[in-house]
Amino acid sequence: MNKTLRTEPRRLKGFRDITSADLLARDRMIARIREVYERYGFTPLETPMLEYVDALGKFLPEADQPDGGIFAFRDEDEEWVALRYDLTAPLSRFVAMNPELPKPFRRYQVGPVFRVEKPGPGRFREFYQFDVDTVGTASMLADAECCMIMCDTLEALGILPGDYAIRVNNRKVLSGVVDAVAAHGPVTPETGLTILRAIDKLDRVGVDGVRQLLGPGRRDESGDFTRGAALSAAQIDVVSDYLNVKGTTRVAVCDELQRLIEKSPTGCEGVAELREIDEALSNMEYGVDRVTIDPTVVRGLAYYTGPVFEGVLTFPIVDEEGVSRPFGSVVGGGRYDGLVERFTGQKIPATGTSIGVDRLLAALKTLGRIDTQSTTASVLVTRLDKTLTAEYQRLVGELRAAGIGTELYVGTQGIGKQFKYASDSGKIVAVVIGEDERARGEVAVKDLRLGEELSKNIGADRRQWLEQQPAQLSVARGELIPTIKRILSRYAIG
RNA sequence: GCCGGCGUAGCUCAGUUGGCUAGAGCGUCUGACUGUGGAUCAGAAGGUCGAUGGUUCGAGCCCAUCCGUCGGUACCA
Repeated sequence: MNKTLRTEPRRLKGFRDITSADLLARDRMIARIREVYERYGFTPLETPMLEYVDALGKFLPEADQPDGGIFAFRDEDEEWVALRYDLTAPLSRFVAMNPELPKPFRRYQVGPVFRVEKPGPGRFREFYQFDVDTVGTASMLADAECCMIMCDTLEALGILPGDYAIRVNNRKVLSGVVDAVAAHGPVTPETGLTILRAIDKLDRVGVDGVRQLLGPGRRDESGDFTRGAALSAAQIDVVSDYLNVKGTTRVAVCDELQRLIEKSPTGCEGVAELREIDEALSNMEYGVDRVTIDPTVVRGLAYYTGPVFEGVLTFPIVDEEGVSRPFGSVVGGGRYDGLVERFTGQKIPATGTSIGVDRLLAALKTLGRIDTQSTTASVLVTRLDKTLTAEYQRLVGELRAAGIGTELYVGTQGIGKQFKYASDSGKIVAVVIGEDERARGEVAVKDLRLGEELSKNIGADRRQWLEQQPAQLSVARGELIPTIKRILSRYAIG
């Protein structure tokens, strides 16, 4: 084909091809998470990947076009549609369309979501979320369960208490802080947002950075300048005091918060909610080693109305290049009492939480907590003598019937290439029958991993090596299945 | 979006102050070896030096723009 006519294979920025090892590992992880969710009584739901932009709440009527940050286009009726950017907005739409659902409605959902964002390490434009939500109750018990289910999930994945932390805060408490700041001088809604943004950046820019962001602004090491909230010194001190709130128990933290924002009715409401969550957690003995109240948690700025929570991994994680990097939050969520109301006009409170599947998976991989086997079959039946194909097929059938994942070599190359293929495609065992074996009623079985290991000192005399084949044994035809099972169990497979 | 680093073979990189047909290792493929992947040896394929324009007798090297990538920062439902 003419070179200029060829199509260059390209892939969209921020999108990935995910190959078998990662996909199999992800499926296993999702299965474990699902088990936990179902144990709490959540049931599955699937909604479309495409939604009308107004249903996602991202249509800008003034501009007559969608908000940035989402993949949107016009359909054949000139309506704006978009790929979902989370699973919460579609859930709200679903609940609004199905008012007869028994409440509280508890569902889980897993699938890809899409955002137009700058891709980074572990950050993509298409990624998996695994959500669990309770719709139709204002009880803090539902929020407390969100925290507990996150603990149970992370622990089911092999992450122990102490290696993770669930941190809880409340948007009403944050409003209370803004109220307290406003007591020392006027605060516009815009400034209120800037204050929350500054608080959110505490772990990245430190206390001094936050103070700069609250005051004149901050210039970072790249020379970029971020405009500040231009608060007075007295106002900045209010936020500083808030950020310094600490306590050895959740109750102690609530007490301190209470003191700081006692003049704000909204703030007090928030603290009271946190106390309820604490009580529910304590009843089930989820201590501060698992769930803490952390006044610095903000979680975005949009639809959350009450408790917000996030889960972080607290141990150091070393990536492939040997660089230790902190592993941001892997789960997050909160209460969104206004989302369904947007459709129906009725207040339907809701709360839920979301797992960043890909990030968590990356963490489990570096931890070695997830099996990264890339093949579904452990055995390759080779075709040494193509005229014996019918026999090979029968053999394959027997192995599969015995529950052993087995692939028949369907290529055309010679036996040498077949061994290489077996090894490269992750098989554990290769099975060979040729004239010799058939005459003796035997089967040759090769342990490919052992062979690989032994070959490290193969020596100069390859002829002798080939004749001996220390990783290979010939067994009676009837012994085939037990022999293979023995080899597989050596590697904890099967 | 803004600021900065980096783009040479599939991968990791060399490439002299701008100067011949752009190199190495690893990997891949082929053969020695049609009943054995991993050893050894021999050989081969693979690059419009990220793209486009410019400076120059001459550009992988200098300049501009764009694209990609990495890092910081902003925004983030």
